[in-house]
Amino acid sequence: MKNKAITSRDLDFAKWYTDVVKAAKLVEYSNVKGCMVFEPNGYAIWENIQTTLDKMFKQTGHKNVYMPLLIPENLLKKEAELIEGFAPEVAWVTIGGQKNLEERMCIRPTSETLFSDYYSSVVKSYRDLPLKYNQWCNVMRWEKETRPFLRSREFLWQEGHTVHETSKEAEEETRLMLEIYKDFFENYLAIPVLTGKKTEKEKFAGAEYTLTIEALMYNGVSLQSGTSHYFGQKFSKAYDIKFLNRNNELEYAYQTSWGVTTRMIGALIMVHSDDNGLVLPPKIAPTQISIIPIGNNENVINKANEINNILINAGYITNLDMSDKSPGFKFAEAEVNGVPVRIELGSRDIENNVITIARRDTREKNTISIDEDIVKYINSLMNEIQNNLFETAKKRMNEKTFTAKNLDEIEKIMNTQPGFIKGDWCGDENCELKVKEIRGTKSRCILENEKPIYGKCVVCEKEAKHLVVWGIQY
RNA sequence: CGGGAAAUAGCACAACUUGGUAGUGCACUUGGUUUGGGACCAAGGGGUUGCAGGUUCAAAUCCUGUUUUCCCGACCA
Repeated sequence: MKNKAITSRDLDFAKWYTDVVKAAKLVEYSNVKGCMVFEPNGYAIWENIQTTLDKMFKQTGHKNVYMPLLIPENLLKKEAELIEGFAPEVAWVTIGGQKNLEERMCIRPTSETLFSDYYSSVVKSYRDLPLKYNQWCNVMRWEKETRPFLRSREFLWQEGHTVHETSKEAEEETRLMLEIYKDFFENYLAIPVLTGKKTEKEKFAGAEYTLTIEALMYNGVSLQSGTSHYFGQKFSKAYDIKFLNRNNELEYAYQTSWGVTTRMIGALIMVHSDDNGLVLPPKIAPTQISIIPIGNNENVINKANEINNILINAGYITNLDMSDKSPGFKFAEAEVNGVPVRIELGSRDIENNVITIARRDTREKNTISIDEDIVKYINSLMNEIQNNLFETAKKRMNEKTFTAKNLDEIEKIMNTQPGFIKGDWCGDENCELKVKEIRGTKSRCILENEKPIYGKCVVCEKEAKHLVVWGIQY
């Protein structure tokens, strides 16, 4: 029953992950470490993510722009914390044949500098504000260890960069984008997330603060899945973004930035997929329905075509598989590709006046009468699958969310079944480092709406300031 | 970046120890028979053995370097 090309998820999670990536033909490795070829199946998922998010951005007043790929060194270095944070992983470019290069350039690791430089020349007055721009692009960070989607050297993302008249408005924007990410993860990707604030140690270099969404993978490892940063005036001071305010005074502008990446595809795999391959939520699956005629009986082919047309007209992306493969092969292929619903149609069905419908998430098969309203049935089945994936992931996240009073308890949990651990924290970075000694457990985020449970830091036992979620990260 | 493993046809492997110019299964192509969980028969096509040097009459095989992948750490998204 199990897919032969895929290592069991419970046996070796890391191997299972790369097996699924390969078996579902999402990417192919290239000759450059950490740079991958997105194959049609993989790129289609990204396109669907883009389409949905892009609409959400535009509905909240954002516009798309495009910035250059290259950043001159002096521009990058204007914001000290940013360059310090990114220095080890910046990819510098040498232009062939060019001698006495006055200045090096790098491939963008992120575009705060480019946006800020641009904003400094176009922002004059409060009447110009706010500017709410986003760009879809690639960035490059020279990582040492790479894994498809989770950590690659070149990756695709969107980065939103906004400029505001007041700190209040900029902070509202930071919150709004975090909520949009949460909405997208939960209602489209069917992945439940925790939201909170990063500690000083974990925040984005150059930000006043960073808000984050954190998801929990099947194996209990957490994944930082999206971040929204409030910059205050840090970048506007470094890049001289000044405007005349309503009192006719020059003031530095307030900025935000926010982004999500192709890493989300990795999250989709590690949250929903199984030993038979990819499992995709209907709202994001490139192919939503696979129709598989069994045998080449004329009535079967005609009926399959008829059903296909009905579903296409109802707005579904279908794949009518007329290839000469055996039915078993087609079933397995639809499964490994994560197609949410599969319709099987053979002469036996025609004789009995039924249609066989299989769902990918539970792998259950059902028959419905040929007279039944198939669109109505599929609509409700798709909803059910979408909900089931979310509820299953949510249940797992809840089961793997623990509380700990001290380091011993954290260690015990992380050594038996890793997950999210809620634990009090005094706010001292040294205590954070102490927790990290346990299998690399880091602070995921500070829960802003919850108070410390016991009142004492899990490390030093001094008075706790925050309730923090701790976890092992990808 | 440190420690370990690997790289031979699209994939999984064999041949390497003991140097003599590469083979099997699946996949692919063509024809036919099939079709309810990865079909069968027949005939075909495809590899300067990751790349670059070295040793040798001769290198997939021995030596050196390098690149990529995987695992464990450290670092980081």
